[in-house]
Order: sequence, then C-alpha cells, then structure tokens
Amino acid sequence: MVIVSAPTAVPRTFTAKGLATRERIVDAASALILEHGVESAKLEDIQAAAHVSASQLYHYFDDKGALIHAVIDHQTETVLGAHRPVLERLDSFDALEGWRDMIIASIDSQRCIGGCPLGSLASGLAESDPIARGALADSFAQWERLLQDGLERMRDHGQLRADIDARTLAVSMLASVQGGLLLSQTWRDATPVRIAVDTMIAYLRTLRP
Amino acid sequence: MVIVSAPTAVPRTFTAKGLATRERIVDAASALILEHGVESAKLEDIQAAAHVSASQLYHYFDDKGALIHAVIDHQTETVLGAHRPVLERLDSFDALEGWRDMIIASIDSQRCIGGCPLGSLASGLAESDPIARGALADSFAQWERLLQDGLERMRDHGQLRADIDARTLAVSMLASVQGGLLLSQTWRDATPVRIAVDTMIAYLRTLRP
DNA sequence: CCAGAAATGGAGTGGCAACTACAAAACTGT
DNA sequence: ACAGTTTTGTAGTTGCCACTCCATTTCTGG
Repeated sequence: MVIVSAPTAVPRTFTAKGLATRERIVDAASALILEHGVESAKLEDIQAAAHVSASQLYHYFDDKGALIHAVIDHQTETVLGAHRPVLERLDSFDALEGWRDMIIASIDSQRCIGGCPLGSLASGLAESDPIARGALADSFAQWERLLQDGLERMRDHGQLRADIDARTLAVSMLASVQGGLLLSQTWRDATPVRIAVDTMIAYLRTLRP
Repeated sequence: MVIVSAPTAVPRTFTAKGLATRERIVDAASALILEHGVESAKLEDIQAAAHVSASQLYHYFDDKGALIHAVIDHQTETVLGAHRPVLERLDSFDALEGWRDMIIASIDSQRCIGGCPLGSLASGLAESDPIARGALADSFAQWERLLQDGLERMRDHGQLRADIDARTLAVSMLASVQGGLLLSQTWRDATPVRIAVDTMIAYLRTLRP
C-alpha cells in the first residue's frame, strides 16, 4: 500500500461548542494527571470526568500524546498566568515575599498532592517523550525569564546591587522552587518549599546595595 | 473460598546464586527505569537486560511493585552511598565544592538523562504508590540528615556562624540539588544544577563567622 | 429549510505487557 | 546417591486500556 497524496493533517475546524468540549477534556486531563501522575491517568477516567465519550476525545485529539501536549500547554498557561502578574510587579522584597506566599498557598490548597504541575510533567515525560520535554524546557525558560526580569527590576529600583547576575539568580530561584515542591510533595508537607524559597530570599537580602 | 491459614508470605530463602540473579535483576531494572522512567520501563526489557526469564523475575519478586520497591532501596543505597563518604568529611568550603563537583560529574556522566535517581522515582511514584512515596520520603530524610550533620561539622570547625539553622540550610541545599537536577534533565544541560548548588554555597559563605 | 459539516453515542477490538503454569534442570545437605 | 529445594526455561493466558467504527444527532451557512 502506497500513500499517494501527502498525509497532511486535515486542518480541522471547531465550532464554539466544540472548543468548549475540547477545553473540558483538557481541564479534566490536567486535573487527573496532576492527581495521579502522567502515566497513571487513564483516558477512560478523563472521559468520565469531562463527561465525554471516547469518540469525542479522539475527535479533538489524535492520540493520548496529543492530549498530553495540550495539557502541557494548558498547565504552562495556568502556572505562568498565575506567576506573571506577580513577577511583573516585582520591585521590592515585600513583593518577593508575596510571590513566595502565592506558591505556598498553591501547594497547600492541593494538600501537597501533585507538586508543581510543570515539574511533575517534566519529570514524568523527559525520558519518554522528546517533544514534551522540549515544550517543558521552553516553559521553564519562560518562567526563568519572568524571574530574571523581576530581579532586574528590583535591581533597577535599588533593591539589589548593580553587579548581580540576574540570570544566575533566576535559575537558582526556579531550582529552589522546583526542588522545594518535590520535597513537599514527597513529604506531604509545605514546609520544605517555604524553607527553600525563604533561603533564596535571605540570600538576595545579602545582595542589597 | 475462605482463606483458613494466615496468608503470611513464606519467608523465602535464596542461595548465593539466587541472590546474584536477584541483584542482576535489580541492577538492570534500576538502569532501565533511570533511562526511560518508572512507568515506561517494561518488565520484558528488564528481563532481557538482566538475562533472565519471566519465571525468574517472578521467583524473586511478587510483582512489578515489589521490584520497584527493591529498586528504590537499591538507588537509595547507591546515591547515599556515594554522598555519605563525602558529606561525612564535610568540614570546609573546599570539601563542599568537592561535593558539588561530584554531583556535576554524576549528572554529566549520564548526559543529563534521568536526572536524580531518587528525585525521578519520587516524582513518578508519589501519587500512585503510597508505600514507594513513604520509602522515598525516608531516603530524602536520610540525605537531608547527612547534609545537616555536615553543616554542623562545618560550624563546629568555625567555618560557619554558631547561630546557623543547619536543618533549614540542609533542606534548602537538598531542594537546590533536586530542582537543579530537574532543570538539567529537562534542558539537557548540567549548568542549572551547577548554578543552583553554587548559589547555595555562595549563601553559606555569607554565613561565615 | 436543507445539504453538508461538526459533534456525539456507545459498543466494539486489538495489541501489549503483566503475570501464570508446569516441568525440567541445577543445586544442597545428609 | 538421593530426596528435597531452589533455580530456570518455555509457552502460554488474561486483563487492561488505548484506540476504532459507524450510526445518529446537532449544528451552520446559504
């Protein structure tokens, strides 16, 4: 059997109703994946949670991988969407502590289940889905960028010395958040992430002019 | 059907040859799980890598879960076994940098694949296997203890102020390592973990007497 | 209002991977 | 040497779960 015409994916067009259904699926998948892990989340459960049938799921996504990629995009928007407004206003240590409180409130509201939506996805997909790893690498890069810009703003506001390396500090803060959330998830206790971020903030205080 | 006698697991006894086979299986499973992730690692591949048949695998382990628990114990011993001798000699900033170099050499030798063996297992099992989560929580606690003791030794050697909170700093360092390794794994670049640990060391330098 | 398209229902099916059955071989202690 | 035990080989089987098929209903544009 020879494929004659190019197998270009038909550019599917969705109605508003269709898009709403698609969104319901992604929402349900995001929640179940966060709660049970990427690999343990079954499509059947996602269908039930989203109140859709199997045919609907496959109407909107080619396969499970495509759904997971949509979940990555969704969680990236959710996480960055929550952090962006806070980090874009970063200009003082008070604001920085507000950011820390947001992180703690977030993990606390989940009872430490699931950890960081992006961190869990990254860890669970990095070695089995190269495309997913690339997408998550990009998500982390955006997050890091927000932190870097925020730290530079703090510097420009005279809160930090002029010679700080904002990029290095941003990577360190992101690592502290991710590692702290992993420990909090494993220990089922929000303390570690609070300690990790507080320690980074304490370090930044030593970098005041 | 009523179970009359208590279903106490028969305390199986293995010969030296049997234990060697069991070890081969755990070694192969550890490597494949690190390379492909917990859920993606197939028993069939593990059998092939360990050169054992299915019956052998089930002779030594009740099921896949039991094998994974053995892998957790194995990786805990591998990681802590590597860090223990270094952390037990922690008494200076030079020694601390030696520890950092060990971590970087380790992730580099794996080409950033798999990240931290314990971190990946924790993230992949925390929401699907409570027993595994508990075991890994304990592994992290032991690791943190080693760090805490090391920091206290540095303090006692006059390298750190007397009023430092070693426990808090140990948690922060562990979080930096874990978060750094996750970023390194995702970005396929050892730089993040180096930055994360170096930043923590820089902070400790501000805590000298 | 009516054709074509999109959305949905629901009962499949196929493949894979965890797990089992059973017998033979290799070992161990006496 | 031999009885019992441990180790191993081979060839299944079973259940789950991602994915499919086709009919039906609902929607949209002209």
